[in-house]
Amino acid sequence: MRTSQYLLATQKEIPAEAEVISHKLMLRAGLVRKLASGLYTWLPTGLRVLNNVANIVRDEMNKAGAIEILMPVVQPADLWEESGRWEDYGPELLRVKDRHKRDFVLGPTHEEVITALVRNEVSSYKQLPLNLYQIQTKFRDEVRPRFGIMRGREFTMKDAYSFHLDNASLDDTYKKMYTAYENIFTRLGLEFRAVIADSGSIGGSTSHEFHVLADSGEDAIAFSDSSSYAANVEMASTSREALTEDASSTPVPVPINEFENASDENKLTVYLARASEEAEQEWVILVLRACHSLNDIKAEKLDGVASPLKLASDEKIKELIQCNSSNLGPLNTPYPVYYDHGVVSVSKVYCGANSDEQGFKDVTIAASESTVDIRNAEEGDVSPDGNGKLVIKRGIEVGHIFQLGDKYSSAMNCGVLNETGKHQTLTMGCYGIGVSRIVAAAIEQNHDKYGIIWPEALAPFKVTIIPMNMHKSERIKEVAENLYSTLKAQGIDVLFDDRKERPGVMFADMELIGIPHSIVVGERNLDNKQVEYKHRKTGEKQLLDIDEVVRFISSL
RNA sequence: CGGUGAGUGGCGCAGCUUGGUAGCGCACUUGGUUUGGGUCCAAGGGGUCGCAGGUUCGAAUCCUGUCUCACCGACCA
Repeated sequence: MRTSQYLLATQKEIPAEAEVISHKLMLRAGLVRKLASGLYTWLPTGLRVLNNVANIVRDEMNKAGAIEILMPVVQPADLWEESGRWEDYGPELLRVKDRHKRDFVLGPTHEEVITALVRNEVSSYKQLPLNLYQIQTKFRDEVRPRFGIMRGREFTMKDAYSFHLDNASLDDTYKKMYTAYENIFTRLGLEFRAVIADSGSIGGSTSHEFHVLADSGEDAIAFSDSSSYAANVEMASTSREALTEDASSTPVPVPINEFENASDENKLTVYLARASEEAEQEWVILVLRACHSLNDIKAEKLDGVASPLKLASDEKIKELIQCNSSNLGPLNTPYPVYYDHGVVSVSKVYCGANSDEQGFKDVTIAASESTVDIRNAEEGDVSPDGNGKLVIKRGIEVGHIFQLGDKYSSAMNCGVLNETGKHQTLTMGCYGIGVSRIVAAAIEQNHDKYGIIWPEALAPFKVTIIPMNMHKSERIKEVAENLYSTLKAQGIDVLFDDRKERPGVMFADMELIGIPHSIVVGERNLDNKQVEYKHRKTGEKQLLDIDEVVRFISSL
């Protein structure tokens, strides 16, 4: 490709809207342009990268035995009513009507469509297992799109769905997908971790997320410093470490300001949460050490607690208990109390007394009290597998695999005849990769002050030819043109900067775009029949004989 | 959805308090100059100041309404 015939679209100035580095660089390097909040046009350079990601994903999925299909973006509402998600999915699901006033949705995911397909097309156990995937546009009406392509409303996703007669078969495919994902992210040249995850609203049991490690990541992931344990922080369990001796003590009332001024280490925090519908009381009390934070997901999984977790508003607390939310206390309360494991590892602490006038000190929750796990794991906690301590890092979720079980196949009656001629409901897995998000994640992980540094496999072009003042020198033009056509003939992706620009402009643009290798053709080395090679990542330079260039580049 | 802030040529911004008919830098066009790290000089083209209504002789500027966008929070395969 010649820059003169291309849409380079690089920008010197940073658009004001961009916050994170990948967003800034994607705009400056001319990868994408915003059309509206969360909606982006992919420019030629960006599309090349996106296609590189998609092709690697496709290749590894095919190798792992999955089969590619393509489903519609627009899906009839009936299917979503059948699965129950027309009600459950919430406002993230964009609903539209056609000219006949029939309801449709813009697909945020494709469980419904694939399940409907398979129940019609597959009728015998002999056709199983089956793993189908697509690479396609999804639409989710995010509350707050941000970070450019990273959390857009429309995005490209690879989603695969597998169908099985039994869980052993599902396990088998799940493991294959796990391995395929490791291969994909390794090939993409990204530093990543697979972590144990919550399966969230999509349903199901076993689940892993794949995270690209980056400080700007939206998720916190916890892993052991001395074992292979790794989990999303929201999933990392914490355990109980009671005091060795039960230092029981009698709570002593203290003035409110003494309670307020106590350190978080020596204080308990109390939440008033909605109880589950079956419970006798309408509310429950959750108690944690103030230095810990409440984990919603863990809390709402408790039998007595409503899911999703709903904390009482300040007004509600005033009405029920006549105090501020920060002064709630676990003692002398009519509501059931859930203590976090952590509260039995301290003694003689402060806590609220359901009063804005005073609090308590010298409170010790007896080791005999039963406790639950409702806090977020923290750096330094004992690893849930008992080996080592937890380290917390930030990650960008780029992949997620689930064992769905029969959530969709039951609701939508998807089954086959088994060996004994009986109808049997299938069990399913689903496996997603955020293809477009990977582009942003790769930049978060690979950049410097000059711009993007693409991993080899993602680069929009492998090599760029930068001629110094070609319009003034016939022999530079000749050498550059020759190199360009020879490289191209070898099937190498080469960007030839044939603009009539000053050298500095070309260097800056090519570094911003992040092309891994560049060849500088200048008078300086031409007398020796040489050109200069420069590696984007290391900055290392070397002189090459013109005759060797093609072989050298091919070997990279 | 709550909080905060912003909408002025393609991009980044000033002007608004104190109304008088729009300006700077980048980018773009032309000519010259320079030539291995975003040269310099000159001359140009391009804007119904988000939209609607109001006040006024006169509105980018004041008032009302509305839309959009960003950030923080809540939410989130």
